[in-house]
Amino acid sequence: MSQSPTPLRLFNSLTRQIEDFEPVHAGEARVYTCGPTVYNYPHIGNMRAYVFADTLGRVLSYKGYKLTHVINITDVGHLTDDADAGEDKMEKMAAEKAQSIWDIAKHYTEAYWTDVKALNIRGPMKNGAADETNWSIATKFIDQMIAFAESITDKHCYELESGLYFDTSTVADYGNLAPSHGSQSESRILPVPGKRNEADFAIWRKSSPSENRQMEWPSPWGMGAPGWHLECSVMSEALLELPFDIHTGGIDHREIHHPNEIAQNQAFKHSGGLDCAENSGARVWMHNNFLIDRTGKMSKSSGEFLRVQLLIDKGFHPLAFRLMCLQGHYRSELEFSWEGLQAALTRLKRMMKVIQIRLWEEYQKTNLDVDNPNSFHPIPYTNPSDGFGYLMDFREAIYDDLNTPKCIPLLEDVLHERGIDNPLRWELVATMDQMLGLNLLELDRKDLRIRPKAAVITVAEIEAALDERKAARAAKDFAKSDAIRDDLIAKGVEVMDGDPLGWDWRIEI
RNA sequence: GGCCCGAUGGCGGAGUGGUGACGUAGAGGACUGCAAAUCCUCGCACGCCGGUUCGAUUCCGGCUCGGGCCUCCA
Repeated sequence: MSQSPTPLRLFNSLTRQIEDFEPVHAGEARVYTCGPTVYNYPHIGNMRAYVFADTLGRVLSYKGYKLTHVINITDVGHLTDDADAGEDKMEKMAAEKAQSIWDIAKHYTEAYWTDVKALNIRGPMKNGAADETNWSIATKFIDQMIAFAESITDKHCYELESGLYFDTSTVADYGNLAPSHGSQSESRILPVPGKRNEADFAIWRKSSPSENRQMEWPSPWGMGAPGWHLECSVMSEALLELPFDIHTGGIDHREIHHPNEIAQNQAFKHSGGLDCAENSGARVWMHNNFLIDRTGKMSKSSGEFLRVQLLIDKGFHPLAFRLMCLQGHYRSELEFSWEGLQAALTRLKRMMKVIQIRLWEEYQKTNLDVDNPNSFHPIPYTNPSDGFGYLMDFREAIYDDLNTPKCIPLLEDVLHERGIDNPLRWELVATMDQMLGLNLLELDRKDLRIRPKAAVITVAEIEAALDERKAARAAKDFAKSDAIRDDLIAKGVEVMDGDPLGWDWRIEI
């Protein structure tokens, strides 16, 4: 079968335009995603970035590229304030909690993985296969970081009392990625004495004599820790080779972190004689926009923030949050509200209802393996038939810089369209969901009904009351059955007699 | 202060130089002992002021408001 002629088109922050995706290595896609710094829990705004990167990875896989996807875990502390002389976030948290910094990192790394799983985000991939356990941990790459730094020291770095610094004037077009590039900014932080250029940054931070660090390593520049820009260059180089295909991250990285990473990559490959785009390390740089709260951006360092677990505690299934993310374009700001999350949950429930009732019944009439919905093969090639147009439209939308908000209504059309024969409908749903990652064929309707943590009534109590009410209704004692229902309503439980999904009740959120 | 981005119905959110997706909420109907759930149907919007154009929500300029980056941040 011929491959779909539709190219995958992605917005490249480097060129500021949408480009056809052309892999560096034929048939492969190598992607690096800036992962979390594990000094605190990830909030739902952080998780939007990984939903985006995951969707990108799913589309690349669907398109037939052998995907290698690296997601790093930054367990080396970053600084709390001044980029060169502040407190270390991880060391600070460790001190506050009176725990080992390694315990802190482990705890928050696991919390991150829990959220990743809840949101059906795929883990690392290697050559097209899941590589779940092989997360890239920064502290396991210290030797490579030192070697990388040594290789660029002569031409691009200089040493100060506080550490080894990168001279940003030694690379071409420094800061080219940042839209604010070239602006005469008035820095609000105190400059480090001796820095040659305002934008110069630390490659290696020396531990100060007065400091008692738990995490420090020997280096040619003394005991200390790597600068936080170094790790991404090193891990992407070590695991993907420069240049690789796509580097993703939050839009905030576009101004500082990624320009610095690019500068390092340029320095590292300077002798290679590659052109500018190749020199940046990745051909395509993609940035997701923020999830914003009414009070503004969700900041990890500003104390209280929304976590996936809080959503669950309130009775929202985490995949409702994924759907909420997918309803907006990754390059647009997305407004978070509980009302919006409720809307997404209701939408997801209605999709699941169609899948679990009509599609399932239709499907059982076919001769396929009904006990294993995952035995369906997605539709990888052009195979025009009834309903196929939806997939064509879907592909066109998702290949157009991942226009997921346009894709979801197409998925719903497939669910509701009556003229599609099985097993095509299932295959269409499976194919679309392979890219969207809503886990529609494995999700069970009961999963979506989560008892809020604060509910005043248990499931057993609800079931008992409903049994009693059922008996009263059978005896036409409506006064009694209504009294029971009123009592349940008072406790936040909605009673649904003829629900097609067989949900007799739900707790209002 | 410097630079960047955005402004679409009650809320969220696509898209377009000429009938303004979709979801959710809301309204009406079906169903129900009555509701709820479900199903069907239907309202409701392109910040303000100019300009270009036969025609602008869409292009250009100004304004207002909102957000982001400049310090770790997805």
